[in-house]
Amino acid sequence: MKLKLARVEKGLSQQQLAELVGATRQTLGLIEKGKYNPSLNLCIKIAKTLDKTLNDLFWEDDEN
Amino acid sequence: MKLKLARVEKGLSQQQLAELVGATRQTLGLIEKGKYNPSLNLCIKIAKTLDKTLNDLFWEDDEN
DNA sequence: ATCAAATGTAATATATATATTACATAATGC
DNA sequence: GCATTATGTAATATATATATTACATTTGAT
Repeated sequence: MKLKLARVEKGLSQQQLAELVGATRQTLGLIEKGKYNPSLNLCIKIAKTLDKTLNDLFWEDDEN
Repeated sequence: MKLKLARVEKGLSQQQLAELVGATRQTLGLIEKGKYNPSLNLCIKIAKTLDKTLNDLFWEDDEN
């Protein structure tokens, strides 16, 4: 998943990113694993914190 | 909001778009009004149905 | 091999997105 | 004018994202 790559590129742990976006480590971990369906606001906070856009992290060009 | 513009450009009512994405008219109406925080999956379905991307509909370049 | 940090994961609780039903108003065509 | 379609909105119910707490496993450095 692109999220994990962007996070480690920034040198952040799940814990650190979670704190920066106001979520928990567990939530971040599950989102990275694709195990849940985060809210738009959380996606936006994550993207801004990692200096990415929604499309960068959460959009797949291919599939239909 | 950009969502409403994209929807009317496609000639769809809230009801029609809601059916296409598997949601209700009320949900679509509230999202258009910015009154709730939709899930990523719903945002993706909406974007694909309207031939747009996440950034097109849900990303603001400015703010910070 | 040991220690600490990072991550996985499970149980339960809480907040909130979303559905359902219903009624009201606005807009548009006839 | 009337009928119909689109939209706003409220009450309640349900599903699920997210938090909390806790313990296990992995990874990396020393």
